[in-house]
Amino acid sequence: MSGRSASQRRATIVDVAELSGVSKSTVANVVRGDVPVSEETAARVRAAIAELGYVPNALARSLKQRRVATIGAVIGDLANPFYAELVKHVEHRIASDGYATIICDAVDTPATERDRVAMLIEQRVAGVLLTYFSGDPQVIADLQAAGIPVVGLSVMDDRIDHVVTDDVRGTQLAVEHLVALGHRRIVYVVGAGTEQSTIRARVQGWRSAMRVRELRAGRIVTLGLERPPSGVVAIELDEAMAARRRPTAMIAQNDVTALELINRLEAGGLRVPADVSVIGYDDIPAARLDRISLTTLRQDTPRLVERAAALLMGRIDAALPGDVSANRVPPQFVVRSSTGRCRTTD
Amino acid sequence: MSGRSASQRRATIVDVAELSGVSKSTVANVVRGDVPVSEETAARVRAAIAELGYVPNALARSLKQRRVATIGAVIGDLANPFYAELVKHVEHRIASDGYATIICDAVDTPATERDRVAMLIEQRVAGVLLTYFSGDPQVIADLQAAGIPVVGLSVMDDRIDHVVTDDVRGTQLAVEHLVALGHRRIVYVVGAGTEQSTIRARVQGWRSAMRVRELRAGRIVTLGLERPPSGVVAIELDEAMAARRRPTAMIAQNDVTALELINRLEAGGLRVPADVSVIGYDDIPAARLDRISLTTLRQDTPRLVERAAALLMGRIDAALPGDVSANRVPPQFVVRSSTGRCRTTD
DNA sequence: ATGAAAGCGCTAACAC
DNA sequence: GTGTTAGCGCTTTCAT
Repeated sequence: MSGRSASQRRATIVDVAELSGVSKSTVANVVRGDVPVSEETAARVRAAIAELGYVPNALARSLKQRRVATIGAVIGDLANPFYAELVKHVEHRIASDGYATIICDAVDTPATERDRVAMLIEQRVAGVLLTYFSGDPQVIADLQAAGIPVVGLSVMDDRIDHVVTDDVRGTQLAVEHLVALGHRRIVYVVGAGTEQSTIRARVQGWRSAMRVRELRAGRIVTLGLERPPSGVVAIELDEAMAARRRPTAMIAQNDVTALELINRLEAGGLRVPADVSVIGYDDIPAARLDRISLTTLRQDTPRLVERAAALLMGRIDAALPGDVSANRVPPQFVVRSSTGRCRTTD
Repeated sequence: MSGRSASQRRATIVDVAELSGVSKSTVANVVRGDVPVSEETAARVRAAIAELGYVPNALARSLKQRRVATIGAVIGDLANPFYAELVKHVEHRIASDGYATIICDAVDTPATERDRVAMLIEQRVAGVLLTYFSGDPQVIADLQAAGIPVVGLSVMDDRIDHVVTDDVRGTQLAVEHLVALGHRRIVYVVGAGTEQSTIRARVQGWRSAMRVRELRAGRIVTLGLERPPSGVVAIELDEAMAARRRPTAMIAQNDVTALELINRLEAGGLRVPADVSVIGYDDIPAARLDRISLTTLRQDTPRLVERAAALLMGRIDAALPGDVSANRVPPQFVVRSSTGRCRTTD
């Protein structure tokens, strides 16, 4: 039972065959159990397997079968609880289908993203779940050229199957809530860890809802960001708050940003929600603490993952029709106490 | 550049060889670049590679070389930010060495733990990082029998290399701090997500420090736990707080538990730290928010991971001496405002 | 019910 | 500098 020394190598199917005096195929049949094998032969084989501690080599099997029991998960940032939980669910779901999950985290630059995806292609993963996507067309092209199914999970892209929360709707709900509380100067705050397609949808929801209410959306506010997201005019938080008529309500890109925002605001002497209301997105565990009590939009993580996984499995088994499938899961608006009536009347 | 249809299959090294009119070995040589190849041949081969979109098959390579570029990470619970961050660092570190990370999360029951580890063995991972371990000797035996190096990362076990935070010391520091603030009734609180060896060390630190100060340690307090950890006499939080002379300070197993604890305490009308002081462990991001401001013991995640990874890599390359290596990284005590002077004088 | 044989796609001697 | 060859450990017809 001790570790095998450097000299001895793992038992292979041949070793088992020799020890039990049968052929490789018979051993294989016993191991998988679909082809019938006489009980006494099977018993001998099983004994040999136990004695040698034989474990089939998944690599060899995959090579032969041309089916790999591994999927890749490209992650935005594991340090963000929303993603961590997403990945957790992914791993569980995928494991229940017999697949292993390879993670690629924080593909911050397009170059690393390509590298990591190249690794997944080399590994010949059966499929890829994209939780983060730079938008680089090459990435999708490479994956598709390799014949690897891809589904966006909380990533929206027309070229691939995807399942996302209805972020446009979600952010519209946030605006409606704030408007109902009397707010008119409602800004949108973008922080670090920006997934392009997600931000885009949320910003769009904010803008459209503001337009409907005939309110000015104005510039996006950034928090701790070196450069604003591409193609967007932005203003830094401090600058925004220094304005004569400063915002009375803020919708943050996600909960992590919202918490950071509240911290900054309060450190600057403002009270939340008395002076400014804040809304997050995701409903991470910390948002639920009484000391935080963040009004936010809850994403239905289990459902997002279930759908994305089902979609991916369908593609892997080639059971699904060819068209790209776009899926939108509704968010749930959770009102807590980081939002309140607008006290400014000007 | 579109996805390859079901009929056509991925290009192999043979396809590249044929198209460029050379042998497989030559293709292999230009791909890896260590054996010299004439420039014109190389150019032809590269052209063929580009045309066919050839990507070497890592499975075939691993099978042949008997070296797999994959490691397994067994995780306690990705939903715990401490573990999520740990895994994030692991993935980065491991990737920089050219390895892919396969995750196995929340191996709650011994049965699943064995299953998941069996999967890792089938995959013939080059090594395993144990971030969670039930203590089941079979798990380690299986891994060792398979010749797979294992290192405990934030998991302490004498049978394997491990690198852990000095939890005994950490918890002692926590007790010292509380004693200095005048506390005498200091309890230890265990919540969900219990990793046995970690809890054990921390409880031990608490007990020993209490003994040194000639204070009674008493029963462990549990929070939202169905059953107390094995071999421990415990009492539920509500019961502990209902006591005549209730605890004035609590040391929680980790930050997640500490946050939950503060929530429960305050929901019950107690103030933190005015009525009861609370100390956590880990220093997760939420602990640093001003609204939380949790006194805690910071674990040096980058260092833990760096050491564990270096150790694992050393074992994989068989470069390290045979003895089990035990590594302890000091925690850093971070005083914030969840702890304060004891107001009770009885 | 069992065995023989032909690969999966690659690497690594070893020849030329 | 380049080609030939023999596997890595497994699955999978196809015989028997």
